[in-house]
Amino acid sequence: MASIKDVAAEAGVSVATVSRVLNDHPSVSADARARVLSAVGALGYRPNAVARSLRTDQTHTLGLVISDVMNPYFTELARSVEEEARALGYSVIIGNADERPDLQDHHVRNLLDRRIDGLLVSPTDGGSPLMLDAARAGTPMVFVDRWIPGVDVPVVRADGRTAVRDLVAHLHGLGHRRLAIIAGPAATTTGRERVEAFREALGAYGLELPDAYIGQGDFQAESGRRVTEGFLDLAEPPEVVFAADNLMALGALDAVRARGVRVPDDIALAAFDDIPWFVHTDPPVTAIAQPTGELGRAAVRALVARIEGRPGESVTLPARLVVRRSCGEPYPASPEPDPAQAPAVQHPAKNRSHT
Amino acid sequence: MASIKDVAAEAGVSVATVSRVLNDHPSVSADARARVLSAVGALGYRPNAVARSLRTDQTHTLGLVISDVMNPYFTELARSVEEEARALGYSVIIGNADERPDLQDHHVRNLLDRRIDGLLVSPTDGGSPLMLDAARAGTPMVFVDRWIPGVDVPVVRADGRTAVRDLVAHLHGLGHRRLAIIAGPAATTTGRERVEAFREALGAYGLELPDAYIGQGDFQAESGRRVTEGFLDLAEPPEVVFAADNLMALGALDAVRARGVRVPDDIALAAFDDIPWFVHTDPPVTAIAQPTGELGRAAVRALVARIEGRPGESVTLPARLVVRRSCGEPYPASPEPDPAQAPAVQHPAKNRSHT
DNA sequence: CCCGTCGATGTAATCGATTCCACGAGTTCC
DNA sequence: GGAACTCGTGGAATCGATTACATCGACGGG
Repeated sequence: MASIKDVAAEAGVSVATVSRVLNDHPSVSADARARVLSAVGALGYRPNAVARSLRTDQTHTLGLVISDVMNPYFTELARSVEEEARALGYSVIIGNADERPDLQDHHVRNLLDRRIDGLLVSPTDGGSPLMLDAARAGTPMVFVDRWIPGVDVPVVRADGRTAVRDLVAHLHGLGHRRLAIIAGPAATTTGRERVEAFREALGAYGLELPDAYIGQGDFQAESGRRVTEGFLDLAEPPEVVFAADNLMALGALDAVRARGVRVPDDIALAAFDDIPWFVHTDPPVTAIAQPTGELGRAAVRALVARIEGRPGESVTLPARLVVRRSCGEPYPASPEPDPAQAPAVQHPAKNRSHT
Repeated sequence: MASIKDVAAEAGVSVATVSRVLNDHPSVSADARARVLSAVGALGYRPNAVARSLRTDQTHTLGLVISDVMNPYFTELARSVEEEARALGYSVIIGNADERPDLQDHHVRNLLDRRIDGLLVSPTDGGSPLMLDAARAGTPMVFVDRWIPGVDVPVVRADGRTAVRDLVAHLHGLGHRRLAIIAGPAATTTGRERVEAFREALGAYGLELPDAYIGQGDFQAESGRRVTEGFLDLAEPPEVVFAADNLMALGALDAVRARGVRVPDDIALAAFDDIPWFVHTDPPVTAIAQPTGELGRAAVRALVARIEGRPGESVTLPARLVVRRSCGEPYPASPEPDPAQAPAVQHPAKNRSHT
């Protein structure tokens, strides 16, 4: 592969001049510039990003460590992150932690070794020493979706508290009194917060959240299935199951279908995170939608600000309830409900760029 | 951040010795090794991968350019690619082309600039000059899922021909005679092949595939919706719509739902690519399942073989039909059909590692 | 006419690693 | 006892870029 020396030789100038042309430094003669450009074209030369990074100590690359690529929520997040980063002149390297702290560490270490300019993390646990050290050592970092308390790093996330209250109001209005939740790992903020918000919202209606109605999941489908089976085996099964993410909701659907239980007649189902498929499941699933694209973009902006020496602030955006049929609401006869009716939006797909 | 010089100073040896310890070169005394290791620990030193890559001309990194991250099929592919690559000591950088040739080029260029060791591509088009040049210039490359004819690059893909024949047999057996397809872009091999396989299978039953029943899609949801609306507007609408990928099937579902048309009573639906959600849609969707994980792993093995100077062969694996309810088959009364019955598998989710 | 300034260019140091080569000390073998 | 080897080590070149500094010619002002 041609190097800058080959270009210099071909153009009959020094490597310094070639470099100046490439970085369009002002003091190059029109003649030299033309000769360099034509040599570049003739050789099909492309600057070696590795060498450039070594010299300038900048990779123009962001690392993104997400909890699970197979989760459509994170997939959409990754997409918006890459889009915004590209617009700002950065590339993104994605590391998939698969909800495993050891894998998360592997990717953080790998990204740090590659000297990425900044790190975007959605931590799977309370924070490995590695990540905390990196943050302390001054690696520009931003948490997205989940975060680690007590670390001085901006956080970009959605606040689901209000939406969870709306959900509980909706469920209570439908006459449900025994509500259960499939929680995420206690080591994650979202794992804890969603349970807390749920408990708090129940409290407002004088309802309890007994331990038997808190199933411990891990944000993956299999755990949703397992926990739901446990709920169905109880002497007094819950009337509603609220899954703290969309994959556990998928697992819950697997479980109820395997048992021949009907939704919402026998049991109601709701989920945190809205995805396009929820419109077409049987029945369509009531869910809490996060402004995923906005979160990704805001996170990148905050991170790039940090990298470039500007402040870089935390951002919290509201999530909102999307009511469908899985909790038993009398559904409008027309295929499309009144779009003006709040807080309900029928087709999240319509907000997505490919749709 | 500490460099190899700092470690050398701390340990009282030369940088050469430090490097030898790090790459466990045999000729280092036990004493020197111990001193270096403790210096490494004390300083929290990690070798700079950028500098190392510059010197060794190896990045231990694979580039993966996929057509669309939001497509669960590619998401699963990416996951298995990363897994296998990690097992073989490589990292993966993913570029999402979003079915856009210009974006694909952007990522290929970016990856080449970063001097990745090899490239895994699922081309969105007939092949940009950039990619063809890279292949000719000797960049180790492997095509996965889709490929470009006439280029000397191994191809790892699934053959859907048999499964499509099974599908048409199934549809014909149910009495359907007017079958339509939502095709992918003609610039892609999968876009063309699936139409051809479908036409051929129809031919075996003496059925035609008229132009009006070939809708031009682009593998994204919105095109599936648009094409399906076109089909429904025909004087003689098809009895079956076969979507060439899962996102267009989602779009088709959107369209039929918006019209209040029932599946499978008014129109049947089938899709290429099976995903976990198809089990829970209303109705469950009959689909052709690819051995996605196997494809990803085989592609990585072929690419790494090429990188390391070994042959690296093309691989073709069979896809298979998974019958569900969306085409109108009388569904067994029990929630689970007999698993021995071929060619049908009910829960693709069970084959996925997180389930 | 001479000197200071400016624009264009080249030389060489540098980034952080790897690795070839040379060197000194200790062994082995004749 | 000395030649030939081995082993552990350090010095220095190298990868491909960027950039501070030096140089040189042209030009304008006094």
